Amino acid sequence: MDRVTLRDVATRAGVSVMTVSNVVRGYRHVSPRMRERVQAAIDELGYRPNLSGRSLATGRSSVLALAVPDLRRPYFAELAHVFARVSTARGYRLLLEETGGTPEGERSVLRDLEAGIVDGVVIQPQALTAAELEGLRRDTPLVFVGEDPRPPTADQVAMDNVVAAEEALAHLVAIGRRRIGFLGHEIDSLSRPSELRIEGYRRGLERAGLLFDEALLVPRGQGDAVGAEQALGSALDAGLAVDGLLCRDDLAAVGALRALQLRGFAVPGDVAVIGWDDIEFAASTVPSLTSVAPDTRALGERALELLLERMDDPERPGRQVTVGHRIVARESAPARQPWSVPTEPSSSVIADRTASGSSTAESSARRSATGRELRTTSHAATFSPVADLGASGSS
Amino acid sequence: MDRVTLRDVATRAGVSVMTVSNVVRGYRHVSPRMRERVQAAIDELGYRPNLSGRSLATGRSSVLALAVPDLRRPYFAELAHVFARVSTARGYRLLLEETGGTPEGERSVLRDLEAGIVDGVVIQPQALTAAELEGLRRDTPLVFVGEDPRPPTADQVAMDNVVAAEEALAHLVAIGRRRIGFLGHEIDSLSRPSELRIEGYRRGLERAGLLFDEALLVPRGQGDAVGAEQALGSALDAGLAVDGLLCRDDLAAVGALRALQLRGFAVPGDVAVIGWDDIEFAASTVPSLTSVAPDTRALGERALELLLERMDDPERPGRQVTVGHRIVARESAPARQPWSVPTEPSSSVIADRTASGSSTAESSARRSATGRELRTTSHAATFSPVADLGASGSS
DNA sequence: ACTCACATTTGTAGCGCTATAAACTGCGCC
DNA sequence: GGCGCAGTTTATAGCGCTACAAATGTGAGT
Repeated sequence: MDRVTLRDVATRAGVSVMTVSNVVRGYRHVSPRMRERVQAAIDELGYRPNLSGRSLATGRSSVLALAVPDLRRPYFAELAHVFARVSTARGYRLLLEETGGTPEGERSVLRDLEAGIVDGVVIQPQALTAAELEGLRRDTPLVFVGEDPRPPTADQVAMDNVVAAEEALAHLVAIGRRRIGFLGHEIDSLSRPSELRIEGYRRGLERAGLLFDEALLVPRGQGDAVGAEQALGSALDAGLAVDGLLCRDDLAAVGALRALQLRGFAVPGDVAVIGWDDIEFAASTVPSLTSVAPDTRALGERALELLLERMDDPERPGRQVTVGHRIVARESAPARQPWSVPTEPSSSVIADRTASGSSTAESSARRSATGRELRTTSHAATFSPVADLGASGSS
Repeated sequence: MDRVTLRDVATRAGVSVMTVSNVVRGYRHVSPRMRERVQAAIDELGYRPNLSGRSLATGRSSVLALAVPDLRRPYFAELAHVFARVSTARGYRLLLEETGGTPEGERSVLRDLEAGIVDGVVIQPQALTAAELEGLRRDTPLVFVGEDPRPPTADQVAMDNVVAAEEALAHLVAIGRRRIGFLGHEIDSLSRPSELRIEGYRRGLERAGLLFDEALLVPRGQGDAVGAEQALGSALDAGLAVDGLLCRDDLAAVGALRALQLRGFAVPGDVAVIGWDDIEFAASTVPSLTSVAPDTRALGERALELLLERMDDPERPGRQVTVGHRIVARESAPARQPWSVPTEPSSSVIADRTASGSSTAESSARRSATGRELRTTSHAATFSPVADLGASGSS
């Protein structure tokens, strides 16, 4: 049983291939009778259009590519999820490419994806400079996501890292923290996100009248939770004293929680901790993690929009889009401190206790827990919450 | 600047298109001089072969598809990562498809991916029955991963859930647990993984001379950590008493840790907890999580091998491959109990303290922590550890 | 009846590539 | 010189689909 082709259907239905093609593509000017007849033949033969043929004829493939450093990082998995959803909704399939965050990986993606198999590419670069990216760019429409520098003529979507870090710092200050560290940046070459977040951290300190102290910057080795745990652990053992910690990402924050708790520091009692990315786990650590939440859904949606628009008009000038964020206050740095006299909240911060459904469990707990989730609004771009898109179960 | 085509290169080099094609594909019988000349033209023009054209001519696309329920679940992200790596290593690109774990999602994937755009599909079904899957199957080579039932004529790769659950239970028994619960299965329709894991749980109880008690099965609502936390929380508040807990997956285990700790139960002191999947976070929770670790790398590799073999010979009989697993013992259920007189370990369990690099940090801790990671070997299929494949940084 | 406007249907010519086999090279050998 | 042979190069015919334009049908208006 060979593949069923347009011609087979046409023969079966006794019409021309073009008519079948018209039916398949939903061309308007096909009479109902004809449409019905052709559809019957399609169903009988189980015809499926061959996308390679279509692609060759139209010059479009309806496939987009997303290139991220590593799918195993929850943030990228979330991004891929969102992008897959929005792409599918617009009739595109998704080719996934991992760059490994290396120059070769990013180069190979940009080089190979020009092969006419994808209509456009969304990439989160991490290793290549803007100049290199520009050199590799050809005529496949391209959108950059994330904060790393990109060619000025290209489109980019990112959140405002500086402002968000500044807000996170204000949050810590508002709950009385004065010795606030930054955990998780890179030792040798500062990544762009770290750079921007540290910049916001500095501005936040400044605005609060606190002094910047290089000793409170704790780099990590490996870019994972274990690396952060070890780095912070060593620093604490060496005498680091902080009462607040802004972490480069939630992975670092999770490592920080461990390092702190293993040493008997209470979180947030002794040290308040804020992470970044608001990964799903942030709600389930002990204590749950206050985190800077980028509007990942908006990020994915805007990236797709920019990409489609660029596919439409490759010559349009490059645009830079900023998506919203918010600070999701949970137990590791609650908006108010339940264990002490409430401090005056910062004027720009609005505490808003959300119903979480866990109140029953908590109310009868042997020891009381703090609220599951408190949100503070952000003054950045509008935030559209990531709706739960279904799916259950695991392996 | 239009796309450069084979013809352009041929004209430029003054040869036929076939010769250019031969050079591009690395055909043997091309003289060195000719190869050089053509290559020069290719480089000058920046020619990239159009994969749609190639695909149409050859009937193959060098694209494989992976369909999983939801990329946001760490297990699937890991699987996608592994599969992307091995596919790339074999010269294939990866199309990613999320089914949402719904019948429609799985149906649409199976239906659409027959469109000649992919050479083969690896799918982890979750909602469809074997009969439905068989009905949807056409001639695109297909490999199933995971435990869910699949058509008997198809290939499948999975770990041995029953044996692994039995081992996990033996582990809990070996450290003195007698009232062991199972957390996280589905309420209405039991998923196949849950079913098998509960079966292993029962066998483990039996083998240990313990009675199965329906009351110790705690289903969860939402298939995430929060759902598990709420479910276990309610059960505990209603009087559930356990000293050990086998969780359906690590997400459930993470939720369990929170539910237990918020109620003042010590883990593992009062309740030992074992998760499933050994996601990256398992090493960084407090306490770190003992978990059943499937050999995901082997899973991905074997799935690809089966797929390639089936692409080679679509008529070969369906095969069922079992990949290895191990129980990674961490703090939530250590191989020995550091807080009490060591119990006699089960004969099949070999404790093996691994160097983790965190000993320095821990040795100077204000309060001592238990070892980071203890591994118990499994008697199941050979385990090939998941090598770290690089990549660093986050958002 | 005839025309015109419009809707519907159909031939034809590629899209860029490769499979196939035919057409060339040389070159050694009878 | 002619022949066979292995190594190269090339002409041609599609792969399955769609763009385009041309051809056909249909009904209203005159």
